[in-house]
Amino acid sequence: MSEPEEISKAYQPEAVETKWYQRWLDGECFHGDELSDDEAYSIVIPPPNVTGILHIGHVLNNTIQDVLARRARMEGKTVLWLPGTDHAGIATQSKVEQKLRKEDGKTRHDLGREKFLDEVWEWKEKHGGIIIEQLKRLGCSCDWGRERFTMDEDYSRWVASVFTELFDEGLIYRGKRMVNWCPKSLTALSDEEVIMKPRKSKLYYMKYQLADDPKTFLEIATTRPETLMGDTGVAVNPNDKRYADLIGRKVIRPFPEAEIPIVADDHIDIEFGTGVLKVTPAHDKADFEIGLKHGLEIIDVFNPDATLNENAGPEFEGMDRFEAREKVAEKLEEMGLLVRVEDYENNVGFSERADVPIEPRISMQWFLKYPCVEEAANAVANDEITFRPGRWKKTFAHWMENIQDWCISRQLWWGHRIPVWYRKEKAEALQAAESLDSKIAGDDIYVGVDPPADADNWVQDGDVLDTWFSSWLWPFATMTPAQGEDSETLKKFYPTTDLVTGPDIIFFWVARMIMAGFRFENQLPFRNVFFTSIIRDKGGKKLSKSAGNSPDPLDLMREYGADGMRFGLMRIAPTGTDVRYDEDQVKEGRNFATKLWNAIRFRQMQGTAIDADASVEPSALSIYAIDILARVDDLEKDLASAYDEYRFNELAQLLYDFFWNNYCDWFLESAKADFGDDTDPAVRAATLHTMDRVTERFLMLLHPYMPHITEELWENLGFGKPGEFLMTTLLPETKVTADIPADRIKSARQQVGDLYEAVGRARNLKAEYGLAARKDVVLIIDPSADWVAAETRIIAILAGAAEVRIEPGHEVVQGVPTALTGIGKIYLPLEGMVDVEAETARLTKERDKAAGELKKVNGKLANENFISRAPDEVVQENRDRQREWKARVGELEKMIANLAG
RNA sequence: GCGCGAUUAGCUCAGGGGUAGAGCACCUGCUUCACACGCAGGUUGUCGCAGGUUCAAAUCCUGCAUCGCGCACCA
Repeated sequence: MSEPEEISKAYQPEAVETKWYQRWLDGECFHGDELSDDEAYSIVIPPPNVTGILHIGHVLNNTIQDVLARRARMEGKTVLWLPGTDHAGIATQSKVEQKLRKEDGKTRHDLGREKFLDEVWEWKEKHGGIIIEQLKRLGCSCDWGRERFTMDEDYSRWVASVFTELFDEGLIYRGKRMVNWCPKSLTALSDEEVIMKPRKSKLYYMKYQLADDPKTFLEIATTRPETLMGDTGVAVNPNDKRYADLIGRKVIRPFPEAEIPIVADDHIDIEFGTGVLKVTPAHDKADFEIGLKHGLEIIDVFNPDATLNENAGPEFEGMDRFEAREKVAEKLEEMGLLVRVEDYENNVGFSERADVPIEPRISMQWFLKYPCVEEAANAVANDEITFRPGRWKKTFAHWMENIQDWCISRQLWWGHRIPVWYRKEKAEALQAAESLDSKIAGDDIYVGVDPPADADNWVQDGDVLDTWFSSWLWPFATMTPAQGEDSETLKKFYPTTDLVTGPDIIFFWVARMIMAGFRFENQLPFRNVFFTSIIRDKGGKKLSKSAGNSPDPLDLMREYGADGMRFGLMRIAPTGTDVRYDEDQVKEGRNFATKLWNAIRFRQMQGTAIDADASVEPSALSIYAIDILARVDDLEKDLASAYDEYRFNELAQLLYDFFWNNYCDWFLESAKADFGDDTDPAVRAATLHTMDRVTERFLMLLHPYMPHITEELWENLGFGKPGEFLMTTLLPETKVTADIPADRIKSARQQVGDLYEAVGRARNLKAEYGLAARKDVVLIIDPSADWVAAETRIIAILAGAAEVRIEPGHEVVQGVPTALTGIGKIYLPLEGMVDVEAETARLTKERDKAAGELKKVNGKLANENFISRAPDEVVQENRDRQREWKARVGELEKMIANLAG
């Protein structure tokens, strides 16, 4: 507080960033006012897992949302960015189970359901807020007063009432089906939670004896011999001539020994293996269907954890599936039934969370027939909901067209318990029943939001719902306390404006939210979906904690600041394709923050406090001032159109280019001419005023990208009134050049453009003669226009010259380097400037080197032409080189001549 | 197998029918009184390959290759 005026030399992002975040919170800047009359803008956050830790993907995703939210606020909209977390069934439960095992050596079954859930809640209270705090560190302007959790009481009621409604409608049913079973998490999974991975495995060829002809064997290929004990048939293609006479006969399954039928089914590929498929209806989706069709027996030989059960026979019981695979093969070999084993690569489905191969398994599960499929598909197809990039439309459409019923039950404890109760005395029978839906749910079944009144007489279904069965309600269930109820928030902010998420959850979440939106609120849930890029490391690998290639954003923020990280990532990231993360990008973001900081510091060092309301007569503005002001207007226009198309990287680039290149490198440098002691105070004032106008507008425009530093500078410079924030300041609708005549702008820009270009040429001339840093050179200009004469001071400063002489009609002197520019001819007399001898020696040496190269190439070409027969492209390459070296030699010779002259 | 992307400077990426771009890296100078997280200058590309359309193609079209992703899978 002792030095309120001057900005400190080193920018300290961390202190500044945490300070401002707290001030915004205290100022309630993030609150989305549902009673406001302003146009609404809303986003619901893709709720991170409550167990989650912030990673680079979150940073990108949430920075985009924050940029959108902050921009919308500054455009005068009333903004709601609604935050929250997801209970993330399997992920959270496994995390707590892991902790239990590690710390107490216990499993969840040791504690029992209730105690285990207490543990999870406790864990959630303790660690669940980490990612939220991290989002705050990033600067996210979420309305924290509205933070939601998918297992909040209100939210849970929503889930149960939606279940009840869909059950009553007949869309939810229970049935014994083939599902994806995770043998590690011991639960069913949806198709979306299974990831196919190519695996190196073996194809085992074995032979089954024909029951009625012991001398004949049928050869069968399989990748899964361990399921052999569950074989209840073999199948061939009905058109396969090789096996036509076998259909309807039987083969002998070697162990446990049994006769199983040979059936004919179209599904069999004649080309593959031997054209014979062993049918294991309990352990393969296709086999299950074949089994159903042909009335084959279903024998499950696995336990839930994919060890083998008693059906597999005593020698295999209790054995792991992969061990059993080898043991079965060995046994077949002993029996002389194994023909050969081939290496084979096939796709194996893995559990997304537990990362183990899933087992197709028949079990009793709850399923949902999706509601409003057509509305959802149409909304996206005809752009009522806009997908960006648009190509995701196709992916979405394809999934919608092939949509399958959703297995929504999970054999977990952490989650929304299925709101179904069975009458106690009949519970066992009802739970074992083959199927159950609203039509056959009699008085012995109760489905509802609240437990039945005489709860003691009822037993609740033991399963919980898939996490996504709660997430799909997120856009509206977060805005209103109960289904069917209205709320001011919902009225004001639903449907939401934008959704920002990764394309990897397009089916898990986006598609389902659209269907839920139509079904439960009769409206689409959002108007635009922006799919972010997937961030990879330099080697192209997906960033992940397990791969160890995922940097901790908190470390990055400590080192480079949240603003630096935000800017760096936004600058490269979201163009719709994958992006490779490189810490250098973040470094550049930090550098930009420092550049900004110092440019402002430079302004402050010129003294004269900023008067936010000051104005200057347009006639007092220099051409440089007009030029930079016009560029601010251009910038504003370009940004607006980039925002329209969600081109975030372009936005960052525009901001960066404008400030660093146009403002600092050119305008500020030229402005230095106005800060000498002898400068006319009015000129000086006009220049300072221009700097202030540009800075003021630029800070506003940059704010969504770098909220903290811009807010800090805004305050330091005194642009806002006390108690006001940059983040809640509205973007002015007027151009910064509003009161400057158009023709004046046009001519100023033309002049400045020519002048800057000429400066570049002058710098080139200097550099060519080794004068790069010398400031004592003299430039002579034979001007092409009258106005040039008045600008010599600035040309001298920009080009680094002691003197710029205007000499109309200057006589060309042999040997003086010249450049032809838009402001006239520029001469650089070398006399006395260059150590002629040394420079000549240097250039001569360089010329000789070039000449040597030229000679070499000449020789090569001669050789190629007359002696060897080099490929055309080599000859061409050498010709190109020849031309280049020739030009270089010529150039150097001219320079040497200039020195001599 | 089907679909979708990508392929541009050493690296990360923009661009897009008319002279090939940025930042980083690299080289040369600068302890220039805002900034070395900086300033000035410079080097660097058969724009994946092959055809086609065009006065003109890195850009549009077709095919191919490589990499990546999604969907479907043959046990």
